[in-house]
Amino acid sequence: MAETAITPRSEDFSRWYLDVLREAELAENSPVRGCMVIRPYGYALWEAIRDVLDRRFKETGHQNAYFPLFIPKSYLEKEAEHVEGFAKECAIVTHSRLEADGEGGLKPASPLEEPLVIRPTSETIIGHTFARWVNSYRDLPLLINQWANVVRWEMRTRPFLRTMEFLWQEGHTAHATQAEAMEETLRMLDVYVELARDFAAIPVIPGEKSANERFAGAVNTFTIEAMMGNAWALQSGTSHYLGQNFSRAFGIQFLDENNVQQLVHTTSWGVSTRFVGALIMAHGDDKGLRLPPKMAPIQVAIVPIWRKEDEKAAVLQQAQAAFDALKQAGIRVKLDTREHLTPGFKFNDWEMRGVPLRVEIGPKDVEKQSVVVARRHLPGKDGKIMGVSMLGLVEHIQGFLDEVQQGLYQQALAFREANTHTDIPDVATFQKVADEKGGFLKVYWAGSNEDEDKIKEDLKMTHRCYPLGEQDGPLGRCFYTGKQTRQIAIFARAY
RNA sequence: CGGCGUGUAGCGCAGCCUGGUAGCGCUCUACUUUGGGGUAGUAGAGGUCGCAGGUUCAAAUCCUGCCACGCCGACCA
Repeated sequence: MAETAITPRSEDFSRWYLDVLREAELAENSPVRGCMVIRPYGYALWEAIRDVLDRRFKETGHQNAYFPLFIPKSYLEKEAEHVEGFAKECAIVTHSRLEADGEGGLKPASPLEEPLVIRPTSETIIGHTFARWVNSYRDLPLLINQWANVVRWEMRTRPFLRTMEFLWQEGHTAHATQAEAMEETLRMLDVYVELARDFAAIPVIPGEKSANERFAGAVNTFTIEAMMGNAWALQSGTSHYLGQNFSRAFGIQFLDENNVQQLVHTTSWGVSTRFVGALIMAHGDDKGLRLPPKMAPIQVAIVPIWRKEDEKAAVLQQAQAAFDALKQAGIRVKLDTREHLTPGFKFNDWEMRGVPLRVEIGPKDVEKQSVVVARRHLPGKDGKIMGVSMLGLVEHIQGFLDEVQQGLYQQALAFREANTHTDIPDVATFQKVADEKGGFLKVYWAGSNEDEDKIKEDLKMTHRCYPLGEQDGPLGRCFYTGKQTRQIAIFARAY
């Protein structure tokens, strides 16, 4: 086994992550602290996420629109909790011009009358717009999504997981009733569950956030929580029921069937480029990325192998035939004809890039009119299948792609199950499990916000969510307060 | 904003203590070789040593100031 440029996960997960980003050419740092350059291969992952979501948004009746990057400072001040939540991390534009400073440099000139905040999220400017768009109950529901970048001035950043500028979609909807708005909130959460489970092969736990972790200005915040390869949690998408907080602040009113003025109920929901980080950390191994076929920019890499010139022609001919057939069938396939690299190098190269299937074609395969297929979700030789016939190659490959898709999901699920701990009667056990095992700690919980803070401070474990559909079980004893409760919460270390 | 570090080739670093011709690995270019699990060789390319000032015959090296970045703490999709 040759040297690898990737730090083993067990040695230092954080370095492993950064190594993968570099080696697989996903992203790199930029001259601006906390901002990253998303390279084509990394951007392709975002595009895959975007395509899945955009299609589902439209299927569920939403329309895309675009709102300004700049938000008047006064807008942000209209919803009290919202201000408090975001004020500390806003970038502000105060000037409109640069002029020579007399020392060869430039200095800001002509101050703005009202400073403009670069959107950290768009509830306010969209609230303002919705107030103009909504007059009658016939205008509802109003179902809008925006694909955009936002800026949050974060103290500590990590590529994809937390950057100062990030790409995301933010859905914003307005409804006549609380019930409809809540239904929408949960419907979109479910779209996120589907994205994770059915496309990204990441099992997630949909749940409600505790009051502490709630979005600034929301009545309820729902989340999908995924487990990464180091057993930490990653909040991978959120959906908020905003009640009438923003409609009150921005005057989003309508006349109902009975000619009575009513405030709308709004929702907002988002998935960001953080999800790319989830894709990397949920599946990756010591050889690099492992991408689920449905999200992989390249699903099949064909590596031709030859020794002598006369072998080369025959090998390339068969490789080309395989390429044509797969491409014809709509499979994202790459024929690796790079001359100066050895097959071994290429094997490792495509594995690092997480390509689900590798097809090897050498002289022996030409002779047998077959190929060798290597499946990325199984390590080394275990993943290899010899003698896959060229006849019906497309069907075979499609079958293998399904297998990798399912395999990655099952592995991620098994990993999560193995790292979820439920038998935690008291604080001592909680502490012991947190220290020695980590992962998800599923407990009865009746603690206060302050109790939550204390746990975060002492044990680095945060309240991830109250899993949906598990809150109506039998009574149990809260491990922290000792109170009887039906509430079940998950605690974990999180990004 | 507090604590600790680091700035030398695209990237990663040595050299600094003890001042004296700017080095190593990777990368990159050309050619050759190799090819079923990260081939090897030859020849090349690439640097205002973060910036400014000072000491000195002489500064990457010593001194002063500044700037930038990284890690750790309070915030977070």
